[in-house]
Amino acid sequence: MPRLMPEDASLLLDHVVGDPSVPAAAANAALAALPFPSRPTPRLLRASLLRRLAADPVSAAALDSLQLLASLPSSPSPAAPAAAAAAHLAVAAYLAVSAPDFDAAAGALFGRPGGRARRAVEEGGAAALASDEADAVADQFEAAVGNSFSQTVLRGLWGDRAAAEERVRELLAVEWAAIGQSRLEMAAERIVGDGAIETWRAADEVTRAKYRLLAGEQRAREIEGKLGETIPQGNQISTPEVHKVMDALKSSCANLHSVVEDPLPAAKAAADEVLAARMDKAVDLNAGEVSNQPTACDIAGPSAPADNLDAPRKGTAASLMDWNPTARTFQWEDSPDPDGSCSPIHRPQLPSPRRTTFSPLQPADNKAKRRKARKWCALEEETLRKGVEQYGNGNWKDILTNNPDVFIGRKAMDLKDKWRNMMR
DNA sequence: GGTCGGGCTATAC
DNA sequence: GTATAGCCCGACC
Repeated sequence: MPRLMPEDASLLLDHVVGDPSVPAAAANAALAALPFPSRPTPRLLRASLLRRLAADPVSAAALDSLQLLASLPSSPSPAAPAAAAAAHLAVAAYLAVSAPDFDAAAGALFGRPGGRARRAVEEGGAAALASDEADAVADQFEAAVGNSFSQTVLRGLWGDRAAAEERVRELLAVEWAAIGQSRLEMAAERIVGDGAIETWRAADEVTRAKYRLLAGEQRAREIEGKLGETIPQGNQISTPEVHKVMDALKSSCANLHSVVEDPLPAAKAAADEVLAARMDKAVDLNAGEVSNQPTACDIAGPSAPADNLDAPRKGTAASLMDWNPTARTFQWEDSPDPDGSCSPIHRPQLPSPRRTTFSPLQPADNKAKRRKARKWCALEEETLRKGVEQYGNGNWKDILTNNPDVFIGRKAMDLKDKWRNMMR
């Protein structure tokens, strides 16, 4: 039996781990059985992190996974950055408020300059995780150190573990939906899918024989039939000698088919058997032993039971090369991006034009004086409500000065305006 | 100085 | 284009 080459293992892992319908136990078995590539595809890295998150959605390790995920080439889904930012914020905040020592945890996560979560959401961190809300929340946690009132409010806002887990599940759903085809699926599409005619036309006889094995005889005949139809009439040579040779070839092929069994079904069955045996073996082992199998980049992490995978599922168990008629078509590339950084939606970012006011009555620097609008976060709204209850409507200065840790960068009139909006 | 009401601006839909 | 939230300005106490 030919030895499995590292590139083949990479293709298999890219396909199996990145397929959300493959149960966690099977994916972990594959990760344990096959060498993890030294230069994994971005899809494999992303899938590994998603599986790790699904198994352990709210923890310090999950925070690591979320930050690593944000450092990968961006997901094709436009909803992914917001989902990632929300999940990251929810997990970091929950870890801080649920820690036995709030001050130590909040400092380690949100303190300046080295807080783990703060570094990730600040400029220079992960762009996908940065937002005004993240900045504001980081400031609030930092300011809440030593302030029991703020800590109580923050616990009320961020202390729901189920809510944090829900944010992670939402991110998982968005990411899995956009993970795209594996390299094997793309290759399969090229050989038996939409691009098959061109691929087969360009192939020599030896290569076509390999394609025939992969596609199966029936599909191969369909493709070759279409290929024959597309050959320009002017290129056909029609002489008695050519007809004689073609008849001989057809006869030879028919004889071959009658005596040689198509090897693909048997090979596929054997492969399934081997995979099933491996899975059984892995599942029989102590779950922790399997899940803690280290990988080359230590990314596979703890496994989850098969029913713990929070990912969209297909109706039936997927075979490695099951053909998916609804799959999308990708432009084939023979070699992967050397740095693994290519993104399907990477486009140059151009600054959007903004309106500029020019008026002789209004000095240009007036624009700079206007503060940038910053959305009110839940903590500010909640504190404002409590402040109005405590100090009374209209006493904005009192409310502001008694909650400097919460109303960072706000003025008394901002509180008034916000209350006016909240009462509408 | 603090608060109020009206108006302006940026942004989301 | 419209609705809304956030910010600013001038008047008033």
